[in-house]
Amino acid sequence: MPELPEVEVVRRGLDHHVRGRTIASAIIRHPRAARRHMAGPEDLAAQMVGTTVTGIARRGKYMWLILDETDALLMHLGMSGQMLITSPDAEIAAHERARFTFTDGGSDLRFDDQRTFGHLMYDEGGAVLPSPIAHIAPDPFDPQFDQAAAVARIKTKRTGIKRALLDQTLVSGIGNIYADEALWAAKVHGESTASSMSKPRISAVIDAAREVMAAALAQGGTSFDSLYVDVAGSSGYFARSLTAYGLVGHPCPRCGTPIVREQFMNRSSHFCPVCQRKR
DNA sequence: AGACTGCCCTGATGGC
DNA sequence: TGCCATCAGGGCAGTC
Repeated sequence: MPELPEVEVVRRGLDHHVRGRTIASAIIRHPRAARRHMAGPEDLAAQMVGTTVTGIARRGKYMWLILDETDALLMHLGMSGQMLITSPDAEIAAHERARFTFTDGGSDLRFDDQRTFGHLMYDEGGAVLPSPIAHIAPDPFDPQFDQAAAVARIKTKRTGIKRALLDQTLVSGIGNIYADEALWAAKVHGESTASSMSKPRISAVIDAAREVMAAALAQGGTSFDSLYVDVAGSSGYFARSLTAYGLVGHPCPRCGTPIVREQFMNRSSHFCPVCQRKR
């Protein structure tokens, strides 16, 4: 379940292994991987060949290869997507969806994705900000992030604060794990109505999200299983630092009350029923 | 218009 | 052992 910290770990790995290299071939092995590229998988592949990766950027959970300083290969990992640096001799993996080779004959870049929620698309002229994600808000680590503006927008929402945190058009990068962790840290119930919260309190929730994601990034991200890994296939260590997410029945680290889980938006919310009261 | 639901997908897991 | 239901959930289309 890659969220901002996990995507940033991958972005850094790509920056290290792929920047400066020229693409020799692009193979899309599963049409679903290019489902949002309207011109089709063959077009996506054709556009890539011969371009040089001049940078790797990220906004929220999206990242993109900057090609020839002009265009973009936009990537979203979905739930189980992985960008892997592998040997050109490696066999086609069970869930391999795309593979890129380079003119230097060195390592390949592979996109594996078990659950196929991830996808790739090519955006001409999208180097600075690909047009398909123009509606995605800056994330809390973006120099363009305006926290006061984000707080003001969230405060207009007559919905639960957790739902607002997960709305990528308000603030991006936060998914179910870090939403639960941030709400726990800020002692806020996820179903508190955003519009009824004070601006300082909403701001404190965003601060908590930024802090927990920074801590996760420092640990290489959160891995529960082999579905989230860095470009070398290694897991992150933040799972052992989680305080609420996935810890039903475990004592709240603050007050000892068992963490509970409730259904929310066809998924789960984990929180301390004592520290995080609905207001 | 804003809030919310359903759908896409596969593999691990648990109950019977 | 095997079969079925459930769960994981990001983002967007569609509904109310």
